[in-house]
Amino acid sequence: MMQESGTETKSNGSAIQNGSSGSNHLLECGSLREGRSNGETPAVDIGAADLAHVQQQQQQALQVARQLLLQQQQQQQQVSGLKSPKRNDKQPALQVPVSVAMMTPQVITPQQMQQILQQQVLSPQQLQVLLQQQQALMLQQQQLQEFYKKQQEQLQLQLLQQQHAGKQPKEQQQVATQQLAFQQQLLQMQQLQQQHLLSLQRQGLLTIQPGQPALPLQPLAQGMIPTELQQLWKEVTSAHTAEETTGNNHSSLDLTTTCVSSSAPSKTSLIMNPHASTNGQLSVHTPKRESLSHEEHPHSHPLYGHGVCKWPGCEAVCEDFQSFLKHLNSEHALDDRSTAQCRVQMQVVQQLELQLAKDKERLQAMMTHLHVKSTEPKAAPQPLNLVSSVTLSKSASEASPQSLPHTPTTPTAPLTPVTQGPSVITTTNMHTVGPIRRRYSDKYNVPISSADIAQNQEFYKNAEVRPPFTYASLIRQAILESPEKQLTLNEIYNWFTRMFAYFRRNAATWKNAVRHNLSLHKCFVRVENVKGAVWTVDEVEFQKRRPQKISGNPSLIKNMQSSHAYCTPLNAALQASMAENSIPLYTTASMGNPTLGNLASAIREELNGAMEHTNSNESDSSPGRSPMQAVHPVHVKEEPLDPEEAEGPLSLVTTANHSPDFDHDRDYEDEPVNEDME
DNA sequence: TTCACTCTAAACACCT
DNA sequence: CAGGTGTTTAGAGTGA
Repeated sequence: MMQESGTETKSNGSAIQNGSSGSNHLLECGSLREGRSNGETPAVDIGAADLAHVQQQQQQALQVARQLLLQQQQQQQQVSGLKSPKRNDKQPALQVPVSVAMMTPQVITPQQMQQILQQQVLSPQQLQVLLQQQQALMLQQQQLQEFYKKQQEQLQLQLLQQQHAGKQPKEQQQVATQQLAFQQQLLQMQQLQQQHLLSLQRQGLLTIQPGQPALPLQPLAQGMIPTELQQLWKEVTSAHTAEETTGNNHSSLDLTTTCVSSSAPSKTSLIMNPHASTNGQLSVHTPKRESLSHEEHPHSHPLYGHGVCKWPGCEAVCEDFQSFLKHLNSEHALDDRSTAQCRVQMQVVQQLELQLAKDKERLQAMMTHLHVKSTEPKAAPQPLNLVSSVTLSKSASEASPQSLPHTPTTPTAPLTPVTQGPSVITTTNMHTVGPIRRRYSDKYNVPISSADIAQNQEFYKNAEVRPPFTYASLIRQAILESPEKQLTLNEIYNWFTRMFAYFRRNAATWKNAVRHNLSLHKCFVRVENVKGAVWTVDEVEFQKRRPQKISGNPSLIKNMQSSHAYCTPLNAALQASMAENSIPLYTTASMGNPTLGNLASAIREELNGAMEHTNSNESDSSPGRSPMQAVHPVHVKEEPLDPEEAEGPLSLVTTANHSPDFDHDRDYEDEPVNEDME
């Protein structure tokens, strides 16, 4: 792992420089270093894994770049009548192996993302995957740019040499001319990219016009041959002749070029503009073939495509645009349901944005870290700027209990140069605070569910986010998860550190809390064993602890059973987030259901009806909750959630989740490390 | 305001 | 003696 990250440093150099914008994100670097300073810190493994992933992606990005260049040249030759594929073979500079298959899984188009969104089955994991893929796309873009630059430099160099040499062998001259053409293409591509960027910006970055293949990247990546692409391109462009003036430029170019140019901006719009989706119905929202349907009705509508109403969960077939409008006005008029769905969609978007922001920061931190590492190899593991947590004394952290947004370091650590909505609380804010002492009730009000953790198992595993569960619940979970339903204290410790990144630091604190809970709660029974003592759970006693819980929200149960229609399309995580009080239901449901999939589906199913309540309940159930919390479910992750409610699902999660990611025996010692790898 | 609950911190005892 | 384990107490925050 470390070796990989080490080697990667070199290969990453260009991308890093491109991406980091020369800014030194001390905090992030410091955090990273802090994490590395401790050799046993699991975050190192995580980081290395991520780095390896990035490395892989970059390699693939290079391949993509080569592939694009190659295809572009082929296209150019076809267009210009130079039908001589042989030339490609003879061009040493462009003779690159193409591995389309390899890049296929790495590339995800906005359309794919949109489709997933529309299906409303996005789990947090999926979101993470998507975001990672988006990161890969960013890297690819950077690599492309870098590659272009290099190619240009190389070409210029060679041209100069050839000019000076005067006499060149025929073949070299031929190559030179080709390279010239190639250079022109490169320039053209860059211009195109800029134009496309501009056009997208003019459009508010929101609506990726159907005619603009933000999409072609996918078919391209899937190995579609240039002619097919051309055909598709014609198909698309013909449908949108008047789409935009710049379209002329596009059409004059080969498809691959357009692919490159369009894909990049589309990514940019998605990533660089977190508000894009907010404004507009999920900008990335243009299903692959939607463009064709748009042809029939000049009034493109984000909620209409493929002759189907794209209102979340609707999918009603509308033959034409007029009928769609009728349908829209009749079925999705301003009522409670629509409002609720709209609200949900807002949260979906915001969660996506937050996730995106997080991953962007992570990427930035990684790149910054690698950059620093490569340029300052001797950099001590000493924290560069650990204002935040590392150096944060306990008293300090205690002094600011609870404050959710915890933004002490934010102003000084604008990790990503990318614009972010002011309302977006970055992970930096979340995790640089050190041990956040949260006060919360596990009875209500926490808009995050065990379902969420179930689907965020990886999240909690890798992100230094405090799990929204009480110690008692976690301990119980750990014990129940064990084969014999009993664990030694040390095994419980290990479970904590293995399952939650949060518990990989401040060990003294939480271990003490664990011991305290074990002793305090009757539900934990100490059993003398041959090799010492083990702890078991008295389930009856545990359930006894807070009997008022479920009964406290009978309406929830009713609602959950009654209304299914509302949130069918909801993102699972959001559903979970919005399920809030209904979580206890899952406790029983999840008990015997060890698989994550079952859990997720069961939860989703049950939660489908929760939204109505949630929405109607949101105002009254969140008197103590800040608007931010209500609006940004993600934030909730930072806040501990209802402990007991979480129990059921959590058990499922962990059970399904037996991942050996972390060394079981690894000893996560006390270390005020602020691993901001999250 | 009170109560119940949780978290954190700390002191202490016991054991290995 | 050091460190781990287990118990207990105290203080503080939160929501009902």
